[in-house]
Amino acid sequence: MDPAASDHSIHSSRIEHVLSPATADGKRVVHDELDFFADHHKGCLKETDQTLEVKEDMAHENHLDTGLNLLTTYTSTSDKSSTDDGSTSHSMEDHKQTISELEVVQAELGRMNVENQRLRVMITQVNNNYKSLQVHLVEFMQRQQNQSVQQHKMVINGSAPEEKQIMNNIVPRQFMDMGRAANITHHEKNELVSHSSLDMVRSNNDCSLSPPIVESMDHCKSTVHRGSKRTSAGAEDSPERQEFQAGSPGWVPKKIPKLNSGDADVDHQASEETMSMIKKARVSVRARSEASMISDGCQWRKYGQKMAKGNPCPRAYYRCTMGTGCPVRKQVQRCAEDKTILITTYEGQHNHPLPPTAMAMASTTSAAASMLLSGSMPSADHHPHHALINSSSNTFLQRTAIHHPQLPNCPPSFATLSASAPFPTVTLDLTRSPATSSETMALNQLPNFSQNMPLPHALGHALCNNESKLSLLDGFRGLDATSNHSILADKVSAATAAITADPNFTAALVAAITSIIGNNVHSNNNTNSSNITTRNSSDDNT
DNA sequence: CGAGTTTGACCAGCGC
DNA sequence: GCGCTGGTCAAACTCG
Repeated sequence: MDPAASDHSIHSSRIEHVLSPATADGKRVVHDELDFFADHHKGCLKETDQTLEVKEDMAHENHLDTGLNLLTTYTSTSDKSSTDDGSTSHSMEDHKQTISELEVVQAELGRMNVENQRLRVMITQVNNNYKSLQVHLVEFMQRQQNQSVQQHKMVINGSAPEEKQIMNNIVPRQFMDMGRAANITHHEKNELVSHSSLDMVRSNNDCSLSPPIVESMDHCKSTVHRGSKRTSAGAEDSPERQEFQAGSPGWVPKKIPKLNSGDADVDHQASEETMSMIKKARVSVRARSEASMISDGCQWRKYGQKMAKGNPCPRAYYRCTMGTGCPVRKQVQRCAEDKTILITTYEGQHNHPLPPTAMAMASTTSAAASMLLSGSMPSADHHPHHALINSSSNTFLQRTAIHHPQLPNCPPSFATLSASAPFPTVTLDLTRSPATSSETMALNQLPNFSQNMPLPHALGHALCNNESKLSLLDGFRGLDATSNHSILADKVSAATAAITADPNFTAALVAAITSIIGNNVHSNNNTNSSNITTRNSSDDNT
């Protein structure tokens, strides 16, 4: 909220109060045309009623100068007319009545001035809170970035070999010496796991320094290998792809430059790797919808459709067409088990301004990706083949609930982890339990977060769980975010508290995206006319 | 006519 | 090496 604007509005309301036209019987009526904080206002009026009376009496005695010339003029003419009538007693009564009215208005004016000041203080306070929140967020992002740099330096410089092993275990896979990872012995792996377990215990409150990725080393190797292979064969790639690869903040999914371990420019490469991981990170949204796509405010162009294994419904591929060369893509597919569930997977970051409707989803998904890649989620299960691991005793969500007492209704199975996904994926499941009011908070506060933040900077460290998949189960189907306007102020404070109390603001994030989906999922979209369930491709026959 | 969709073909990774 | 699969391309097609 713009303090200046609101201040102006308040002044306007005050003007409206004072300049309200007089009624036929000469009494002024105070209108509530622009009534900020109506309830409070009423309470304030009640409180000050008695004070008003006292002030009126005092005004009678002291004949305070109100400065309201208009009224004085009006009084004069009134007096004049009375005099013309020749009725002195009437004139005196009118005069007294006028003075009394004047004093009432004056008292009211004074009271409104007081209230006006109080409102100003409130606005200043809100403004300060907002700025403070911004500072907290910036600090959080910078802290994560610093951690990333420190960890990376430790890996490069290396102190004790043992520490090196630990760091190899902790740092994101893009920083790893793949040769070493490939040659690691089983014994070393076990050692690493135990070390990292200790580390997890030590940094229990700092999830960003989290869990081991030994189990995903094979994936790492294959992933990098895949990337290098793609690079070698990338000469015939389309210009669009090359553009993305050349440094636009978008799509480089298949072409990851081969790592040169020990080179002087390893920092640069590591950051590039980090970037590529950001681009690889996916945010999957499960929502019930009859529509072919959920409406997220963006414009999409379908560029392909394939039958995916194990699912009778084809998977559609879309790319964002709102900006030229926008790297963001998404896949839309119906759930095999429940075809009323639409699974939308987003990938990449927009490289263009977004309309407010798209901003919410885009920044929420990118924030979710950031959260995932920042390693803020512990690996609940190290088994590499768990597709969906329901939270056990120490899940992300449970700890989130601990760290976010203002989110008491986070279900225990809120977060699950998987190590089987080819890319780090956050899954937001919006198909289950109904929402609670606390989950609707932060809707309008969070989305701009990552939009204004250099997301990649948050991702440089502790990508320990890069093969993991966080499934945020127990979504909030049926959520009606619009029914909560009355608690907007509470939302603001709750969102502020949620973020400032703990950098790991995922629960609030989920609340935000849930609200967005709740608003949009049933409204369908008007930007795409394809229907993957009714159209029949040749793939369907295979 | 331009923007968007369809669809067969192609490419690369991966497992056997 | 081969087949399967996921992802993408691009010509043909559709639609407003």
